[in-house]
Amino acid sequence: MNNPSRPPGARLLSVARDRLDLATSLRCGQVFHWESHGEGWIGALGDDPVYLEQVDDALWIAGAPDERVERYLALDHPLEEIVASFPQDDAMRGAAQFSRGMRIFRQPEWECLASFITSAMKQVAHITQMSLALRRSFGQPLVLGGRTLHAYPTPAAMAAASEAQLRACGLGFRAANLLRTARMIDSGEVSLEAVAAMGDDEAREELCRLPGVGVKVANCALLFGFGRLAAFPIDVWIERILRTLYFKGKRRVTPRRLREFAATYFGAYGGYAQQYLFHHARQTWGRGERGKKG
DNA sequence: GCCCAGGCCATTT
DNA sequence: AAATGGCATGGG
Repeated sequence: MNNPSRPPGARLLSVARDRLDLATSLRCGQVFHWESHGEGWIGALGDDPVYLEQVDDALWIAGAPDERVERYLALDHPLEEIVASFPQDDAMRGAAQFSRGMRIFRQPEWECLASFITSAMKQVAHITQMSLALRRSFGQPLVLGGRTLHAYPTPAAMAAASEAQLRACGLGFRAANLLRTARMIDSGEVSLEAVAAMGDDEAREELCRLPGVGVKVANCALLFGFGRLAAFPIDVWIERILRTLYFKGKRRVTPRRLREFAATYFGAYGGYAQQYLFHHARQTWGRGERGKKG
């Protein structure tokens, strides 16, 4: 039957369900601007607007070219091998089964970094609100099937704004940090191209030079934007998970101890393991954003 | 009103 | 190195 929300001329790409769970991947807290649209989703791959809808073992695509979609969704990540590499404990097995098909996307580096600068002390829904507000205020308009969406503002566009304008997007105290970071990127004081060429540790250090970027935000940018699949962001959820599931009853578990454990225990695809644990906990430990099923 | 939210930063132990 | 408090905004 026809789906009225699906733009005319949509193409079909064959992707097995267990190779990709689109909805879970979009809602797991790695990316913050996709909007539910009928049976599918609308978003931007950089400056390329796209409609995506998963039906059984197929993906409907309208807008951006297939190759760009495949790259953004990281369909080349060896998911089976990645999941098989996870440590074999009950918590990890449960998380892996709960979010089967969840992928870590290849987001544009700047968009990813900037979004996580705004993420401090905010719920995922709020981060999305701020992203959409920033896009509408400073981003390039993109048209798809008669509907307008917006690219994420470039560093130059954001650097030209005022702190008050950013605060008007709901950023609060994050506005000053984001503005200063945008100006450092725009001026070339810090180069994301250079960061992309560095090893993980050096890249993390370089990102931490930016205002509003600490180890956690840097790791998110490395994992979700720079494709560093070993990067292991430790936020309040992951810290709770590690303490509860892996350090039960232990005392004086220092941040240093947690970092060392995370780096050695979860392996080369630690970032993937982290995201599976994160999403599983958020969906099953209450709070968060239960009940909103589009 | 009260609580907390994918932290960062400066300051103090 | 580890703890502490301030920082804006919005939703439950």
